[in-house]
Amino acid sequence: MTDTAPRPTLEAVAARAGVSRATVSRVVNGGDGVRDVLVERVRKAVDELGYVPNQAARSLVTRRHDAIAVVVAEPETRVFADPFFALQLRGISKELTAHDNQLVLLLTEGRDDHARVARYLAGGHVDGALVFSLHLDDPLPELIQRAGIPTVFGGRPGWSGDRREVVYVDSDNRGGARDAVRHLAGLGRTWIAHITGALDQTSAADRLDGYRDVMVDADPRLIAEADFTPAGGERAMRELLERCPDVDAVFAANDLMASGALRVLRGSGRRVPDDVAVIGFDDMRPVAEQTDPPLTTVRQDIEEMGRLMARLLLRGLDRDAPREGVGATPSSVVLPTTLVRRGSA
Amino acid sequence: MTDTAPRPTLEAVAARAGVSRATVSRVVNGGDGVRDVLVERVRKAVDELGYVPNQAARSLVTRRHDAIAVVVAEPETRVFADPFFALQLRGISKELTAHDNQLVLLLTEGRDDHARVARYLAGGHVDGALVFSLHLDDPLPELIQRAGIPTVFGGRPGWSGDRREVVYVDSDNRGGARDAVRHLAGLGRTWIAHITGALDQTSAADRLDGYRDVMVDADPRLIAEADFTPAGGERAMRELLERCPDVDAVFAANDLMASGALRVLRGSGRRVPDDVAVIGFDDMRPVAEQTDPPLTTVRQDIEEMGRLMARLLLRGLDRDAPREGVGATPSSVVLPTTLVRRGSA
DNA sequence: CAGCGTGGTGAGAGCGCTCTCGCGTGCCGA
DNA sequence: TCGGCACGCGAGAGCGCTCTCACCACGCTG
Repeated sequence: MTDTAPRPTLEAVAARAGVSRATVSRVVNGGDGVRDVLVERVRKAVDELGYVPNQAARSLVTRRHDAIAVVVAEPETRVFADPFFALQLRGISKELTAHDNQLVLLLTEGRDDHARVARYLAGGHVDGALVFSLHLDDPLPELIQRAGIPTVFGGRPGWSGDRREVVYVDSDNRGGARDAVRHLAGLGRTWIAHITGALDQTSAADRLDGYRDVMVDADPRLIAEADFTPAGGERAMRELLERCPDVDAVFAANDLMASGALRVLRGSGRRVPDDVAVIGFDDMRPVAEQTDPPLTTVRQDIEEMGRLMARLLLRGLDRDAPREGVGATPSSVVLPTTLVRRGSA
Repeated sequence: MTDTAPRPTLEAVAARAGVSRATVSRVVNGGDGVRDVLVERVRKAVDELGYVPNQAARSLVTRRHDAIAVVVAEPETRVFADPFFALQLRGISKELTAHDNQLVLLLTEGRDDHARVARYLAGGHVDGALVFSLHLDDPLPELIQRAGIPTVFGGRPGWSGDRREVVYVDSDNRGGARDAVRHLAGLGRTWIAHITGALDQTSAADRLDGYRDVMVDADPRLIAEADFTPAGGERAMRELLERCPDVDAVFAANDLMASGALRVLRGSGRRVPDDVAVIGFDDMRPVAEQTDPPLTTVRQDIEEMGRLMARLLLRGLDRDAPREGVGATPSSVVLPTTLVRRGSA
């Protein structure tokens, strides 16, 4: 633990380079409209002095912070038990870094923490926010929307706020679910069950919808509600076996639950995929590849989702983000999913 | 995506409350030495105007940012494949939030990114840094040390820098490994093998040392070097079986590798724990509880490590962090581990 | 009653930067 | 040759805050 030394200011650089503060500022910020000689001289002085601009002073006048908040609103520890969040963060970080933005991480710690986060966001410390709010009844999205700060959501916010346009990035949960169920049907399976995720999350609801799209008049007993956890998957699988012993396929709303289901199936003496085919969702490698048999699942490009969120936000801030042709006002994006065939179906 | 409205300034609040800027400032920052009447009046004005201090302006004069950088230097995606990192982050976040500090996340993106991070840290944007640098040859710790910014490391940095005191928080990797191996020995096992982690990381090296502490004159063939991945664990286990078919216990340096080893053992027709007992390290629940049989492992309190890192750093900054009696200069902490008995040993 | 603290308040000087504005220089066409 | 017009550069005014310092009332002591 060492202490910070006094840092050189613009003034100091200017003095050393024999120019004015303004010129140094110009050079530091791109150097347009300054003769090459001077640019060179200033650069040298900057190097020699080890000058680094004071971001606080800069923000004070520009009202920009080049910082984006990433808000993770998750009451439970669950997000942390899977790499989902970390991968998104990674994508976000890459994109932000590429555009010289910092990432300020805000994790909510329980119920009353929303206010703190909202206050922070409203406080103008950051230029925008990337928000992960997975629950339908979460008050956070609305609070943030009210804070009047540019925001992009991770996953469709299941939230019936006012008509202001909400920008989000999501996977095609419904389509992916359809693909999974169709694949099972294509395998000749007829009793295709579904283990849902926590239905207060849009992803779970959408996957259920996808299942229903294909299984239009499915026996309701084929649907077991769970919560995205392995234990929940086990419980649901047991229920299903009890209710419908003839079940010959299971589509679980995520890999974790699928792994739980697999265990129960094995315990019940069923062979996978011979007796019962199983498909998960997410393609969490550490889980999906390690199950026995390896899990067939629906992959979503999680890192890309993160990257896209950041890109949309920065574009909305109309900064140096890539333009890619069209409109200035970014709109939501739904990324495709792909079915990854492994051993379980 | 909405735009930010013009925010009220100290001046505005002062005008409304009929006092001077200085007084408002005093109230906002604790309100000592101001008559209760005025405090009340100012508070009211603040509320009515929805005043939030401009952090940039404040930092400009105080030279404090109330922000801490968390640097994760991990070339591979590995950190992201496990909840380790996320849990530490959570602990860190809790502690920082409790002391009104923001968390700025810096992820390195490959080799040349160190310079960027070092520059940022040296730039005085944050008050301190929490650094995760897992590799022995990582230049980052030294760069950061040179940046002259208060730093606490996550895990013992395996780095032979100069004699300046380095503060870190680590698990008792060596002790935990000893416990694991002793437990296996206590089970009557004699051919106890070790699957190492990536030995360029201190945690792996320390766990190996712990193994050696107990198995003082172990047959070198009982040690297989791997890399913390499930695939590496599989490979190492195959090697071990080939070299020493009589192996009756395995201590893997983490749960992921243990799960790989488990699979290979099962594939080779061995029963766990009857024929071969297996112990992992980390106690990553999603992995350890889902293996077949559930994994006996060495638990470390990851979230607590994170919390402790933050606490040490804040204390070093000598701010409102808890004092807990003693010295102002914080020193490294090594947290104890505990053996968690499940089915595999 | 003069003198002197003492606690509450306001005035004002910056913190380090950006950005507008205006001035000086060199170069063009008339 | 001279007026104009770029263009390059510097002076200076803030951005919103903190913090020192001087000021003013008190109430106290000598």
